[in-house]
Amino acid sequence: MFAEQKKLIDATLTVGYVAKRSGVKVSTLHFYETKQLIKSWRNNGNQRRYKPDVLRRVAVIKAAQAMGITLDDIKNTLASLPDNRTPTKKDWSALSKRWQAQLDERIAYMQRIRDRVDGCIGCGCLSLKSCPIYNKDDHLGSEQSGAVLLNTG
Amino acid sequence: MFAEQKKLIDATLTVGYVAKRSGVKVSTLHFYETKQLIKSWRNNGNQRRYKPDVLRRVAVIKAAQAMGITLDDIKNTLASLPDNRTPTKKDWSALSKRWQAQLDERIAYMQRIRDRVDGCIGCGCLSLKSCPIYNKDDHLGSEQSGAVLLNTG
DNA sequence: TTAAAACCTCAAGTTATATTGAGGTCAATA
DNA sequence: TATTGACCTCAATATAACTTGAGGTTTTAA
Repeated sequence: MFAEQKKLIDATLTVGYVAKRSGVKVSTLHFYETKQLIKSWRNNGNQRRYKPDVLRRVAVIKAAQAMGITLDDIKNTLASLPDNRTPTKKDWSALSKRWQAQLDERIAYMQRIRDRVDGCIGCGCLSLKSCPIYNKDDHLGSEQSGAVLLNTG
Repeated sequence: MFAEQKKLIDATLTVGYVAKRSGVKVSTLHFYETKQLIKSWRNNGNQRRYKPDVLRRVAVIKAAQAMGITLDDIKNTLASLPDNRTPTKKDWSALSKRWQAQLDERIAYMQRIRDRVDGCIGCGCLSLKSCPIYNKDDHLGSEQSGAVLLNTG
């Protein structure tokens, strides 16, 4: 009955429990750990143990991914959380503010594309590299690709 | 001087010329061909030749990618173009309308996330699978993941 | 005519984000 | 205590969307 976390003292969580509660697979938690997105320590038998706030961390990771933020970026942003103490509501709120700004940028970017796409595909400019749709100048104010990948279903 | 397309009759384009004009690599054109996103025929020496409208096709592919549409989806949508004749402006415009609707959905989805993200990360619900941010019910009206990947820079 | 530039195929490599499986250990319970 | 479920590591596989490289051919141009 690992889902019940019976007989574990001090609210330290097993990997199976965290997986079930956060809705990700055990292998994903292992993976996140190798990527330094989450931390654990080991018990005597070399099994992972987690502090309860790992649940929120995983939830925040998933939320950020839904916003289109890469794991690398998430890692960097999570690094701004306090290391010495359990993050407070205020700490988490600061994170969300940060991502909200990114999200606003992305939305604005998508809207700019939307506003141009009909005229642009309809006209001749798309056959040229000068087309504003994929002109790098308009890419979220950075030299990066600004690439977006979504499943359509 | 392949960029000049000298001595090729009937406006049939070489792969190097298409690459240069469309801003993608030759290898990408090969790749798109294996994915059936573009077509070519061969000359006597087994080299690819293209009709000029391939330039617009490639441009549209790139524009659609910038909108977050996968190559698989792009392929499906491009399949709606006429096979027997060169697509007209109207044909291309119909495509863009289709993608515009998808883009509107995505924007709305991002906005819903944005409106929730602060309250949601700040509160306790994010540690639970019931969090509306990554609740599947809200994912663009499909069972698909709706995953988004963007570079942040 | 011959050298360079462009082209060809096919296999392997790349990055991000995981998942799967093999082979073995640890812990909870009947 | 013995079984079973949970856990461990490490390597391989998966997908999308390409890129790179090796080894060989065709085309262009001096």
